[in-house]
Amino acid sequence: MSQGAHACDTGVFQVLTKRKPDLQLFLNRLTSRSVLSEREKNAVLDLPGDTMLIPEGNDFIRLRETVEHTSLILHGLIARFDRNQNGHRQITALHIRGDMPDLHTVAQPRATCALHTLSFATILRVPHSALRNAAAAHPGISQALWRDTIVDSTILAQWVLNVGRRGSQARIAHLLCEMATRYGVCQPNEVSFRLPMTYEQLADTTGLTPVHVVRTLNALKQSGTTFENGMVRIKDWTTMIEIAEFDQAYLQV
Amino acid sequence: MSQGAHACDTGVFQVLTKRKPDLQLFLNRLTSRSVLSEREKNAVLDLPGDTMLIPEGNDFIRLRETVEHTSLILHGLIARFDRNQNGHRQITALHIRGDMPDLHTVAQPRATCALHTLSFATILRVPHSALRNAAAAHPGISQALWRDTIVDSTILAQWVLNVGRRGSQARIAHLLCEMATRYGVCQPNEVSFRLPMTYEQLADTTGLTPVHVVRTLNALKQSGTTFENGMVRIKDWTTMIEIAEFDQAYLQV
DNA sequence: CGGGCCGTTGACACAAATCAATGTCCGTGG
DNA sequence: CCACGGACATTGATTTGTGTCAACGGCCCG
Repeated sequence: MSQGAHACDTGVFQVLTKRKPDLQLFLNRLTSRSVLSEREKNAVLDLPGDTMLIPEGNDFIRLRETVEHTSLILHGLIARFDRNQNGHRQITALHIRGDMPDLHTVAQPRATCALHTLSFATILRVPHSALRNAAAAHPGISQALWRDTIVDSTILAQWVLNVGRRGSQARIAHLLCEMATRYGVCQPNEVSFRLPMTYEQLADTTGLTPVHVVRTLNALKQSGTTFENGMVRIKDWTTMIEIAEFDQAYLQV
Repeated sequence: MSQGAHACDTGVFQVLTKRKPDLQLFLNRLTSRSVLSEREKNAVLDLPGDTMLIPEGNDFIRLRETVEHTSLILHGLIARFDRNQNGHRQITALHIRGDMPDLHTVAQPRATCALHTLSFATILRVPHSALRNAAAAHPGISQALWRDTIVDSTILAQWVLNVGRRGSQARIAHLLCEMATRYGVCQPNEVSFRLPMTYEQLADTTGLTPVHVVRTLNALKQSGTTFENGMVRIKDWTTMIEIAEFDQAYLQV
């Protein structure tokens, strides 16, 4: 992992690694929702890209910045966010391994929201030009990328409903259920997974304040769900789904 | 307009009209953000479709329904919405003339949210198959549709910020500024336009209650903005932008 | 050892929801 | 033509959920 390491600006490191296994992750994501031909699959695996290591707490894409790469998350948790004029932050999306948090910049290179690493992250930066060419040459890839954008946007619509019309318990519970489902760890009984976020970040995601997140999580303990040190433990998935008003259909899994 | 009219289920009427001028509207929308070749432009204008007349207050696409058409709005205002378990409604998008509120169903035919006419509406129903074929044959069209989806999703992200992190005045003001900009009626001085919504619908859009919308609009009157009988009148666009924390960049106009 | 950052708790303030009553408009049916 | 009912607008009184402020404790890291 240390051969050819090369320092960038703010603690971000670029390393040279084999890309194929990394791109396989992306290919799996695409084929889980779309059908690709063999030629198209190979085109995906042949995409160019640089691997970057980014420390926790780094705003590696800033608002209004023009970018020429898309980031494929190989490891870590990343938040897309925006701010209001008081400087209060709202996280508008969470992205995990296999996601492309800034896929939309391919069609709209000026970033309309910023990206922030909630944990240490490894990212494969794929040039826009390569993605655009692959999409132009292969209708299947084009449609797969489009479909990915659509799932993203469906999640956003759910978040609007969540923040706009649910109380604090349902709001946080819904977020936890969504992340459990996206991580693929949910099962009838006990569910647990790492979600490396602070209370403040949870608050910025749900449109609450950190203090109130604490109170709400205390209330959720009554139903057997705990969040401690970035570890979520859901004792009873069924009742949690009920509290959260959660229906996984929108995630297309 | 009455030749060949043909009744459907709930007061929805289908009429046979010339499609080309209608599709020109769609083409204009696409070319305002993307570049298409002459062949691609013609392919758009040659899309098939039925014109439908839909009365006000009609849920013409319901949750979980599987659809095989996409709706191009020729006239009217349409809301995309979802409900929480108390039955409280949250409007997640507003769509105007030239929009395709259910473009995403091309890649994901089972509706993840419902559509409701806020006014009488005219719609051109374009079969998914035709759009898919056009996209597969013409990379430019494919990218234009993708870009349209992305703008939609950018608006959603702004709505999350709006509902999550802004007070009621800024929230409503932001919505009014967004709609003024999308209607293309904003100018330095007085701005006015029709927005055929009730207080309840405004409330469902902003995550507030109808009573509080009334109070908030009363407060906004102090700044010279009124909303009466579906008519928005903004005396001073500059101060309204300030109250709304509005920056039109995200709309890509 | 000391200074942040984060978590935690309590007291209090306030914005928005809820409840309630009344008014207005409009379409419908007697 | 008028009486009626329903949907929407409007206002006031009251409650409540959430925000704000403040203090303290633990923990990590320099």
